[in-house]
Amino acid sequence: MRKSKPAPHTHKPVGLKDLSRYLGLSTATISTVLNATPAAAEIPASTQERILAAAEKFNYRPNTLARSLRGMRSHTVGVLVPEISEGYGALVLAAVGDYLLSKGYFFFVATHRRKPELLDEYPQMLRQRSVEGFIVIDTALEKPLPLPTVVISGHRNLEGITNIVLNHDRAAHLALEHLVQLGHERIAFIQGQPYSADSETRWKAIERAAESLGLDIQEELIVQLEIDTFSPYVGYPVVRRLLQRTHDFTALFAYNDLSAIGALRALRDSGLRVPEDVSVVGFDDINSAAFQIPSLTTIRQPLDKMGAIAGEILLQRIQGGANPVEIMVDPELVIRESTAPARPRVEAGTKLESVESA
Amino acid sequence: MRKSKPAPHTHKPVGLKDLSRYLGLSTATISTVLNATPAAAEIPASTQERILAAAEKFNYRPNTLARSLRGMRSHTVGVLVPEISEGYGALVLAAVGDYLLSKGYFFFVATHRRKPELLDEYPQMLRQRSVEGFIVIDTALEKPLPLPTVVISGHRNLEGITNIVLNHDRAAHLALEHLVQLGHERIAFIQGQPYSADSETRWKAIERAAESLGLDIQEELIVQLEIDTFSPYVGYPVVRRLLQRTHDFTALFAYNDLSAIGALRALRDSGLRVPEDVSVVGFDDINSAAFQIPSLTTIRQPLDKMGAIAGEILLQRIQGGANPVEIMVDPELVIRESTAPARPRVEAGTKLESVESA
DNA sequence: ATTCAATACTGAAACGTTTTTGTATTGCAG
DNA sequence: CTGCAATACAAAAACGTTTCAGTATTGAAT
Repeated sequence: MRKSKPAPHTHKPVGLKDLSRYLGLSTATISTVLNATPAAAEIPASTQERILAAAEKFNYRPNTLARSLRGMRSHTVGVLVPEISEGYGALVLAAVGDYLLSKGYFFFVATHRRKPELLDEYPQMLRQRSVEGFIVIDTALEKPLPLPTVVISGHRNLEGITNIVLNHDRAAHLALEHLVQLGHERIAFIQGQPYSADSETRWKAIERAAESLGLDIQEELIVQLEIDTFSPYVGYPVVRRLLQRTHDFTALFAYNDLSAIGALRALRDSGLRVPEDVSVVGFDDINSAAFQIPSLTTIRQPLDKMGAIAGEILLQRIQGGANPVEIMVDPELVIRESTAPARPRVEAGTKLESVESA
Repeated sequence: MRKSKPAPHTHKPVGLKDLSRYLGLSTATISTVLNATPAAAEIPASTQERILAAAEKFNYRPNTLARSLRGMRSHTVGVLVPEISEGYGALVLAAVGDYLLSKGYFFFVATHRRKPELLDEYPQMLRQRSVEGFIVIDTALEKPLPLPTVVISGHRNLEGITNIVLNHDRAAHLALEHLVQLGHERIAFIQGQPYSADSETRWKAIERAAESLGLDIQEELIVQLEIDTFSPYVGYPVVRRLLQRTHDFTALFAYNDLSAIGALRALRDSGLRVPEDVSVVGFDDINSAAFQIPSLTTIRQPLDKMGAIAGEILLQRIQGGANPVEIMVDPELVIRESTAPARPRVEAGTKLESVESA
């Protein structure tokens, strides 16, 4: 805590004016040449070289603020996200960020923590900072934002925004078909939190898939996530509660991998083996899914692809390009250890009352 | 419904000039009042109220770019991070971000992917964007940056930067002491990747702790992480290799939770049980550590605290405050299921040659 | 000798603020 | 009635660019 050192070597960046003085040319000329605008065609090559050389020599970097203020592009976008977290959000954010940076864009991240007032405030503040557009992740937007916007996993069709969505019908079908093929008939479900962007859509898709597969969804086998955490704990209490009610199911389809991992633990704590007693299917395929014990069968969302597409569409829109309403990406079933053939029906349907039949 | 609205985002924000025209006052007066500068004392209350009311009415928001350009504070910092990822990095980044946003600062995230050229380039680009300082996470900085900088888990003492570091000596001691108390003597170690900021410091601390506990570190029980991934896979191949060489150890101290989780799987795939055959200790206490099966004993780094402190110190430095060289935070041992008493020595020391002694 | 067009630039406005300095008006003392 | 301080504001510069509208110079054509 002792010594406050004098600021280390903080010389002022060289500006257009410095170059102007050095070269004996106006800032206008230098600017046009460095930006290679059409007008630069009128400047002879020799002068252009002189300018380039000087810019190089003094390591000239245009001040982005001034440039943006003047009305040119700010090359900045705002990313709205509930939290920077593990799992889903982080992976999408990473992909978005990588894409944007690769295209020379920088981004602000604003974490609204699902607070409506922040969700109102941040877009305004970002706009004050001249972002050119928004990418919104896992957030139920109420009204359209005042700039080009791409929403990842949003399902409201708001005017002017582009949605990047998973093909949930296909996802649900893949998962349920897999379970049905393994002989599962009594399947428990963990629904997403009410505020999670995918919850409703995903559930509707599951209902449709179940019907098309001739599968009955039992009311008493449905639980819903409640707490807002990025720990697998999110899935633990709800599955414990489910298990207090009944053991009469042979498979569990979780809302996401996080809750599936919590479920794994809850099942184990109740003395059930996965997959021998209960098969578990997750959703997302986060990095650690493959490394659970047992490793998790799951529906993979191509999160990196979704992030990259979101970035791509946004930049395209910013440049005045097309404005698709929705872009759908395909999920993939990844079969691992947590699913196996259903245990025989007799045993399955009677676990609680069958003590004497053992 | 005659909606001939010209796209919702065509709405130009109202500026000082608009207010000026509306109020019949100069922008100078309005600015001083809205910013409540000392000079505003000379403006009568009635005028001030008029101004405030108008600003409210038109929802005036000062343009941050213009303000920053004029020389005031940009209220922006740059965060340098190898990748936005799961685990360590994400948790620290989240904490940093929350702190900064809570103080009215926005931040750019730049992911340098450990490429030297990006690590050179991004600070410059961020500076062009008038960030007021840098927060650097898990990155070995080569030279000091030209602005106030706080490094989380950096260990070079570069001029002018503040390091936030874990007390690695205490961490190593906690882990090894725990294992020694459980009777472990032959302990394997997974060292961090050469480029990971903590690798070297952590290892030195482990050596010191081992010595102070009278523990011998066996060369042949040391492996080092190599690949750069945020999947637990990072730990898998190295532990498989270790197990090809020898089974002659009863505990494993991993570089981080991610590699510990990979190790769990590797051990299992080699037919070893955790913790009965081998105890495993991780590092970091990421969210999923508690939900592994077996749940992971680990050294918790107070990542949220480290992130918040980093933000706090940086803002303090930006405001010209003290410039501490280093701030140390304390780890914590979290005992879970993956550690247990060592299996008896005889068995342990002779696994390979003892086939006939069985 | 004037006009014209091309060449190679320059001047200045503009972006939206903040801030320093200046000034018109008023009230009041002398 | 003059002078002076206080009051309440305004003018303008500045931040670092970009860009539009000029303009000085040259050479050639009329």
